[in-house]
Amino acid sequence: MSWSIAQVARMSGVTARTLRHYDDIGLLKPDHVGANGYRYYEEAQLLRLQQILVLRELGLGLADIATAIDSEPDLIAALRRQHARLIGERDRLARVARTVARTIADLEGRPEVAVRINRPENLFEGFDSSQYDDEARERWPEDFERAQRTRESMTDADVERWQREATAAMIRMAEFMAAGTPVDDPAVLDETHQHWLSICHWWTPNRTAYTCLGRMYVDDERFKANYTKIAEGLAEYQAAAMAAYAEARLSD
Amino acid sequence: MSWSIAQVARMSGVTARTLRHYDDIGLLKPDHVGANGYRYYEEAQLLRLQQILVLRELGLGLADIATAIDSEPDLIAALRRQHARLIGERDRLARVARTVARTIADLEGRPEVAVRINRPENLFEGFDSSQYDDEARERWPEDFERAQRTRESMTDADVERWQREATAAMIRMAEFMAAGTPVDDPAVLDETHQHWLSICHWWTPNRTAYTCLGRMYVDDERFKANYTKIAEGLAEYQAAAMAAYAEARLSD
DNA sequence: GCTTGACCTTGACGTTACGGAAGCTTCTAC
DNA sequence: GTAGAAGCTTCCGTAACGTCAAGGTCAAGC
Repeated sequence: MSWSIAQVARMSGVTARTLRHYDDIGLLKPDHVGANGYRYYEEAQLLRLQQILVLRELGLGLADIATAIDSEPDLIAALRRQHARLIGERDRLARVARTVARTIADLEGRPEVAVRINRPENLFEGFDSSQYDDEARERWPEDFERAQRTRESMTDADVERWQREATAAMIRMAEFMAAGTPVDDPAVLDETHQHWLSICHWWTPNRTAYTCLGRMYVDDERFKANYTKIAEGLAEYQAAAMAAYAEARLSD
Repeated sequence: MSWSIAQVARMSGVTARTLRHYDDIGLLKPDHVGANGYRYYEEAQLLRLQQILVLRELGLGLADIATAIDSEPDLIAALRRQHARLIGERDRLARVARTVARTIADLEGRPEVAVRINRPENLFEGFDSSQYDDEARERWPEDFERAQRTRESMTDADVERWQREATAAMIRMAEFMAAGTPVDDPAVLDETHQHWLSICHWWTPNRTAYTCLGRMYVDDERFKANYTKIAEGLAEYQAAAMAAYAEARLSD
């Protein structure tokens, strides 16, 4: 069984151009080329492509991928180098981001608000969400059912991932707050949109409900405490952002 | 007073090639061009160049710089966009780095050691280093004098910056630990070299002294507690890294 | 047998922000 | 007068493709 370039492209999600490029640089040669010049790929090439795509996801360059994939022992070394590069680059971006935030504050003549941000890996670690079950079942019976089913469909790893992402989102929001970004700034609206989507994972709040949810983050001490663990005033900022988002993008 | 391209290059730290490039794309035109084709710059151009370099430091593209610099009101908007891009990119790199770490663990068949890492902005905030003064004066009288003078020469902002960087370095080290990187891996040696340099800011430990300092991070409860705030086992890892570095790169 | 449209090919240019080199002209100092 | 430093333009290269352009191939329907 052999596949044409477009078929492989559809199966793997890369473009035909990319496959030709990989052929050009010798990273992934087709199994054979027809008399008409067409490239034909076999399963072996698909497997190799999979490896390539995994390593590409990890940020390796195509040259590194080629050497790593063709000489297995180098792979771990290459990944370690890449890991070091990644965290170095991440820290550089973090520093630059802070400088940009300070510069914005300067330009606006705003006093430098030194917001202290804590960055836990996973704020919800060991968090027992069932403590809210009775209350939620009572207040929103239908939504509770849906949410319950969603929760049941998640593995531990899914939960872990979701918690990490939620924590990271809270931290990003704290950074917008620290940078003095108004809650109706497009960037904050986008970030809040992500938050709305993550809520939609469980239920779909309309304008009123979403605004209300934001208020709850402030009014309910348990929620507020979680936000405050990241940064002082974050619950209020988050609530304001949600209100602004609901106003701008949600309908009743 | 006009300056030639090489003079401007020396004054500003960019290359002449870069200045020609900025001329080509219209970002920074010389004040005038001589009959011989030479570019001559005046103070106005130097000021503009300074602005360009600041914005370039902040990660803006040259096109963005051009529009931002020529229409002041756009500047803050451009910076806000850039800030959002930066933290988005930073988070993406953080996610990829975690995946790489997991992949390495997989490939090595190592059990997934879930190290929890805390990432405070500044671990030493409100830290009173003078609590160690008496002890240090007693144990290393000469070095203490030098360190004291160094400390006096630093402004509050310097201290703040140093503390942030020290915290970030501890977090990076925790990540190497979480990734299972051996302490004698080149990346860890490099990171430890940075630590050694930061220590050299105050005094210059030789092989024995540096190894000893590492042991103190583990043995002295107060030091160890600080490392443990970032991650469990970090003090031991840091000490081992310092011993490996001393062994490999320092002499007695 | 012809047309149509989907699919394939190679080749070349554009992207970012310059680095580097070739080949030539100009300035400056001795 | 000449050497060497400095200047100029022009072109190629970078990473990983995207995006035409111009043309050949294939399968299906009429």
